[in-house]
Amino acid sequence: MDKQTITIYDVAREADVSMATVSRVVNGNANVKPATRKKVLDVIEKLDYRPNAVARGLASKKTTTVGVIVPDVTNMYFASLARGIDDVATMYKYNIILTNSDSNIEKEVKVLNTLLSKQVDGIVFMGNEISDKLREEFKRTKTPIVLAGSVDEQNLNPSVNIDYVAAVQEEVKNLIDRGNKRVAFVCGPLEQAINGKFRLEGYKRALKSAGIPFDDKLVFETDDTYKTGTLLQPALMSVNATAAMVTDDELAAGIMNGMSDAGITVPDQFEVITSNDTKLTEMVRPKMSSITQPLYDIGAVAMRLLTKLMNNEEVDEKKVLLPYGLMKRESTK
Amino acid sequence: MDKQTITIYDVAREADVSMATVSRVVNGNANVKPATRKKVLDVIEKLDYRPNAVARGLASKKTTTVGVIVPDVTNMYFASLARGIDDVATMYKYNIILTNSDSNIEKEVKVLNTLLSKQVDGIVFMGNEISDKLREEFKRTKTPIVLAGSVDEQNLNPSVNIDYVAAVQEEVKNLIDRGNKRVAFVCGPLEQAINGKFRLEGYKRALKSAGIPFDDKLVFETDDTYKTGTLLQPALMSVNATAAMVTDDELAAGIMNGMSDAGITVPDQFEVITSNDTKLTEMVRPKMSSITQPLYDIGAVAMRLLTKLMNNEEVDEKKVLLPYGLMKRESTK
DNA sequence: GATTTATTTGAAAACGTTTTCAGTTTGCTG
DNA sequence: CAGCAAACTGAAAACGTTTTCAAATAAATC
Repeated sequence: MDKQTITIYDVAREADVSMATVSRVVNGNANVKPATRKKVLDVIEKLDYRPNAVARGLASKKTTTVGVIVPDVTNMYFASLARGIDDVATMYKYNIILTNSDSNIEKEVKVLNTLLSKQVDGIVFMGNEISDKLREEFKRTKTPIVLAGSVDEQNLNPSVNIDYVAAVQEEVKNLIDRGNKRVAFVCGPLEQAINGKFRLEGYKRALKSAGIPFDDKLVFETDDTYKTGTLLQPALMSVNATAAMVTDDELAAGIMNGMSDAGITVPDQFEVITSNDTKLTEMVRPKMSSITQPLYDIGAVAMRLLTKLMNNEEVDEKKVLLPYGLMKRESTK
Repeated sequence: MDKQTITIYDVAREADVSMATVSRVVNGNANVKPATRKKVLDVIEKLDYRPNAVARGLASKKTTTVGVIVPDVTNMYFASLARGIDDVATMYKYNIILTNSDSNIEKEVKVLNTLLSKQVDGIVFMGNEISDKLREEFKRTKTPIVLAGSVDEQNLNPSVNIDYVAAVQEEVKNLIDRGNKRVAFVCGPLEQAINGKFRLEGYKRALKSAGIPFDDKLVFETDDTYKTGTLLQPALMSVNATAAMVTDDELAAGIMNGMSDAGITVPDQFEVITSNDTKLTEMVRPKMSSITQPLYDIGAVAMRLLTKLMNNEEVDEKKVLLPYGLMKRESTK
């Protein structure tokens, strides 16, 4: 009836050695005579013994599991990061517990705590904003936490990102250089540091060095959704914008489609640049020009960094900035 | 230096009760005098005690964790299912360990085994095909496994899907009724039962009841990628197809864009129907007509089913078929 | 071949819970 | 207020590993 599991003890008995020895061979410990090793291995094979990772976790205080907190896997941007994370996690023999937070502050805190109670060895956090409450929790725990594609103004945790300020600044400069006097900045919630502190800053700097005064009528704070994008055309027109720097690909796709549907041609009458270079940029017509980010790599590097932290290795650089690029496609002139 | 963790024993001592009692209040067991409960709760609060889920798992043989095997989270279709799974998992206090298999047979088997060694309480599997090896592993374990959006010809595991045969048949019938004499069937690998056994069957049935002979020149077996889709236009034209039933949204988007780029207008000169109704269908121009599947719900229902199985509850229907729909958008006449 | 040193091994104590079973209280009943 | 059932509580044994420490064995040295 019952699970009828083979334990390390069964193997020990059958192989006529102690549990300790079995444990050693299972863990590849060198201090075991080759003959003994073979004997044990044979029994393991014969009995089809599989170590119980939970017991192992309790005894060793390591679960080889890391927690991954993500706003929504359904979002291409985060899905790509998650994929990078999982791949290098697998490479280092970790599994990931994936949780969606919907960027909800309470949920984030709650989920963090259940991950900790599950004794994960580390956590990679993705989120648009780190609430004070969450930051407190981060501080409280000894479990290493790294941020992937997410910034914290207070810079307390290791993180991997691109230089959002520089990327946006460069793109907006290009837009201006091409003759756009009124470039809109369409972004997600400004209370999120990545938008309110970094990208907006890049936008302002580009304006400044072009000698164009900042006009807050040109900044559109949205909820980052496709739908919202489709509805933005009238507002954009009413402020005489001729181009938009957009912080999310779905949002940008919405804007473009909204424009097209209203008879405005992109890029001739309106230029659009987006920020995440997800594959959506290629699927939409015209294809969207974008800041390119090494999405997969951001996840992968974050996870790699985490493995070092979990291993108590020295890390030279806790703030890693991966290179970004500018991909000209068809939504810009 | 060390983690300095508060254990149940610390709470017991401080509250002057036994571990058993603390355990009871933590687990909401009714047999505790209210006064005692309060006393313990206060100490828990004061000491900030957090139960160790690993120890709990070992003692209770339940981990409140389920494994989720998915070909690739980066694929919208699966990401949506995964989201549904996670949401109802959370609802029932489970966490999910998410692993990407790339539909690789060895990887699937390997990952299944590591999930089992981690003592997950259940597994939801998504995959295009169930290899014999994998099926054997499925049979070996007592851990409940349900398939989400995935069919197994041998029908051994509970699953949740839509009626792929009927859906495709219906869509192809519509295409034929609208005057298309040569409807292409563009699909992923035919060795995958979902394509080779189900969708293709629907296609054939539609043909048959319209009295059109099956022509295998009209079936295009692909790898389900956007890129491949963009390259298909010449082949499609060369067999005089005037419409295509496509089994994947990204693939379909590729086909449409390939057509447009070649100057063929959709839907006037070529109609396209796709199968998964991911949000991509709305973002592309023209918007794609699609079979609609309750993606999120497929995941959600699968997870709900799994909770019942894990709980040893009776389940009336092990093969659940959720309703599909047909969404007419702009890629069909 | 007696020592010394290195290599292998095993016994038993963790790890932090849940759970069983017996014992203790408490509350009722008449 | 005896007697009995019901409600509550605690001791201790799991759960299946890892790890420490000492003991046993083998190898090396002179």
